Amino acid sequence: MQEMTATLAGVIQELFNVDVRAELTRPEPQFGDYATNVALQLAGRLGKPPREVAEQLAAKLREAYGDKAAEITIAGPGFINIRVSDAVLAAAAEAGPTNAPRSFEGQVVVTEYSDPNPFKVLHAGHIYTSVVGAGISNLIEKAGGHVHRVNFGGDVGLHAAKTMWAILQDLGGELPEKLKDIPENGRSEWMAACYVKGTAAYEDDDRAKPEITELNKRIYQLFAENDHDSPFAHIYWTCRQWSYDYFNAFYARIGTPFEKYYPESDVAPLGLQTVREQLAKGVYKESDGAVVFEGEPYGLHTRVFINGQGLPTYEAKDVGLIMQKWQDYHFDRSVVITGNDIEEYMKVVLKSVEQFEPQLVERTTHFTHGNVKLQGGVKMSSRKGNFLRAVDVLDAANEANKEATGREDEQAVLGAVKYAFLKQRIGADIIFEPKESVSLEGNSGPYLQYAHARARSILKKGGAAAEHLSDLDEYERGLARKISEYPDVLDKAVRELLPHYICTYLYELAQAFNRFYEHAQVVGDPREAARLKLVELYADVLKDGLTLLGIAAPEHM
RNA sequence: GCACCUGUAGCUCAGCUGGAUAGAGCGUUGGCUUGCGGAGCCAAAGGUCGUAGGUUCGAAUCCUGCCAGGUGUACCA
Repeated sequence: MQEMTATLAGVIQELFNVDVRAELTRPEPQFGDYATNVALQLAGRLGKPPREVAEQLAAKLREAYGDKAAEITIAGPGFINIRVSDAVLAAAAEAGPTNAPRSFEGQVVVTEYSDPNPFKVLHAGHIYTSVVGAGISNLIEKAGGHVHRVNFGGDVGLHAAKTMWAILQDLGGELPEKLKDIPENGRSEWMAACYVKGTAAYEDDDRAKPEITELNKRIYQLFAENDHDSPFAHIYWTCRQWSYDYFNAFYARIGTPFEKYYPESDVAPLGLQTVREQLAKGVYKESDGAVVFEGEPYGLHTRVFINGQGLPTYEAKDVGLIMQKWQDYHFDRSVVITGNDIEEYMKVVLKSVEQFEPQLVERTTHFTHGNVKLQGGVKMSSRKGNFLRAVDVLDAANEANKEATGREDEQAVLGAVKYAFLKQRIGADIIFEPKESVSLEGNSGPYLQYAHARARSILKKGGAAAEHLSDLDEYERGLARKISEYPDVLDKAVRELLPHYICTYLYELAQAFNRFYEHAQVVGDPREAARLKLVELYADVLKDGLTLLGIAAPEHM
């Protein structure tokens, strides 16, 4: 395709000596294999009718392409449509997944996503952000990047204090031995309930609020004094570990493990120190007893980095995190994936860091996705209780799967849920529809998995596949054409770091295969060897794409 | 108030570096049994692309106003 594009550019240069963007696109199948609209672009510049320009170009292209092009026609207002020879198409299809973009070759990339807080529960949104973050990470890796997947979360902060307050209430005081009474499989739910209780108390109970504020300070002190032995410390560290155990188990289950957790307590001191240093240099300013960064000169707003009690806010911790990541990895790119409610906040943080470490900010990209909402656009809130926990999503999917197939299949369940989240473009809020996300039919994960298993089954039954594709019939050609598009799709997905392009493509690919399957017999047909080769290429591309999405490509289901 | 995001079929979404009759899935209606896995295939119905202008040979796509919804906007994360 690159070669053909170069030829096109050469022909334009020779005929018109004009500089235009000569591009070959993939049109709808009815128009051909490749198309270009350069004649339309040129027409205006040359003052000639588009069709006339197209005629001239087409004539020259027929010479230049020779037998590579089976047919070059002009259609519509002046599109040039090219149908390539079977040999060219076959070669393109055979290039398949080996022809991946290398735009991140040799680069060290840190991706940070998911970011759940210890002492709180994992909700549906965490599955979404984890799956999206993993998808983006995989794309970077596919393009040659050396990716470090990290996870940032608040083991200190007001939310931890709220949960700890309720935990102490529940235990009846600072009595760590009472923790034994919490059943092992109920720990995360118990802590989630404590968070809800603590949050309510902080808002409604005038006596609880100062106690929680005090606990917040005490938690920071645990770290400052490296206290692991006091009864309070014992409770804190135990519950904190319970949270991380719970996170690890969940990430292992959905297949999005992390290389490293950055607990806020780890980066808070560095953040605090950095902000204080830069306060002296005038980057940050004191205001009403707090330390702030004034964003107004940059079209942003002012935010607090160190609060009136001298504790770092999330802002300072994020400053510490950026510095710490740099110390740990000396990354070429740092990609942070979060919800879009944090977008303006992050701009302020990055703008402040830009004042003293501009090269770190230059290498950092903040990707934001929308929030997961329930049907009717209701936003989920762990405070209000109208939310789905992460496990609820998987359980619901599992139930639906069992009902439809009569058995349990974790791979299909994860395939369904992941695909449901990944198929949408990253950016806008997404409506989580339990029924839809669990679907086995149509544009769904299991449809793709099934289409893969079916192809592998054919390959097992058939004999030896041919070395190369040849003399394609109508249905073979349709499938081969779709397979040949894969490198272009990968390229686009990597360029924009948007996994949904892969989803759209894989679904179209599977459709092309199912159409082929309905119409063309493989095993036992005179064309068996050639068709096996085609099925093999298809299954390999599908598997490659599914793997990129973090979805299993099973041999049978 | 200001800033940012979103508005495409009944529902959920693709399409957005401008281009050929605006595409899927679900749902609805109707078809497909001598064959490799029917989690499939084929077809029909369904759209003033929020709205009003502008730029252009050409606008769902770019620009502006308006309407509707969401998010953020100082010591939460």
